[in-house]
Amino acid sequence: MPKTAASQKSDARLLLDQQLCFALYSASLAMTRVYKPLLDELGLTYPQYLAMLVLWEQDGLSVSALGERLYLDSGTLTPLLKRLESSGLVSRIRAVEDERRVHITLTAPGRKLKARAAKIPGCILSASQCSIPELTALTQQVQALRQRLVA
Amino acid sequence: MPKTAASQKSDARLLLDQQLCFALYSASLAMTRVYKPLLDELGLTYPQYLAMLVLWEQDGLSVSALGERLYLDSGTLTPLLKRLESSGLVSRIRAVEDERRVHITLTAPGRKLKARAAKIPGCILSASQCSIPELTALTQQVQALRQRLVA
DNA sequence: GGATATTGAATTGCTCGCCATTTAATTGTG
DNA sequence: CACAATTAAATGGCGAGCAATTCAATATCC
Repeated sequence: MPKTAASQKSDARLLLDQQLCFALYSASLAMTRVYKPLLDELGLTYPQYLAMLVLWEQDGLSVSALGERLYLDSGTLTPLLKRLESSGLVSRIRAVEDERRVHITLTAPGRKLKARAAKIPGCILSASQCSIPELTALTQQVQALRQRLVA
Repeated sequence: MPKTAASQKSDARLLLDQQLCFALYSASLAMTRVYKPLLDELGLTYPQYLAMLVLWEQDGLSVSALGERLYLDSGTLTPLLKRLESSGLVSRIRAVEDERRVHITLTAPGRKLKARAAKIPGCILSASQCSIPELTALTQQVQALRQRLVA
């Protein structure tokens, strides 16, 4: 059966290596593998590290506020935050003014961990083998794509 | 305690929204959410779709060859491929010349599914709101980053 | 004020992703 | 040929992600 121009075109579009989705997927997994040994030293998983990044910026957020920052829901965050709690890095405290809300607050060890995490961005920078301007440009492009996708 | 220039710098580097890793992570998750309703129609999950993309390009690959293409290991792929098998899309056949290897072969329904998947890239393209050149450029940059990260 | 709707977290069940280990088959080395 | 080393896939356990549901607390409306 001869291929039409249209079917060849959609064939080409289905090639794995032409797909942005796969580039993002595999780059994101590759990134977490680079973080793994660094985060192991801190006793954090990669999503836990992201949650800590948010809390180091702004402590005492509710679960849903944290979720908005990370684009994750309570089904993902609740167990993750319980694990951070049992690691002694955060407290989960139900708000008195609205008892539906649970606020996540850093403990003293949780705050102290920030200092040890401070060296990580430099390690990642050198692993990525990119210049800073190159990196910031790529970051902005990927962020812009995310915004269009969630819209 | 006054902040030194160095500590302010590492503070800034820990900001979530400046981190390429988080941009990739959240964009990749956003991408799979866009795919979800499209793939639901085909009865595929997103990683299963990626595996099918590879097989539509080259049928009969071994588990490890598939893993090299997708940057995934047998611990991830074996159960995923078993699910594709029970969906009737692939067969898992142990090679006669080397019985350690398992070759993954498309069934007739598996091959037929490619036609229905052909419309997906177009849907994603319009959801991403990007021009084609913009998209291919970004894809190449993210691929290049992945290559540097796995090295 | 009381019934109803909405909201915020938590829970359950399923599918990854990955590590460490196991099992079986093949390769190599003496 | 026998024995060790290597290889390919499978397995078990854990931590995400996510959909659907549940539960309690708060808002809303009549």
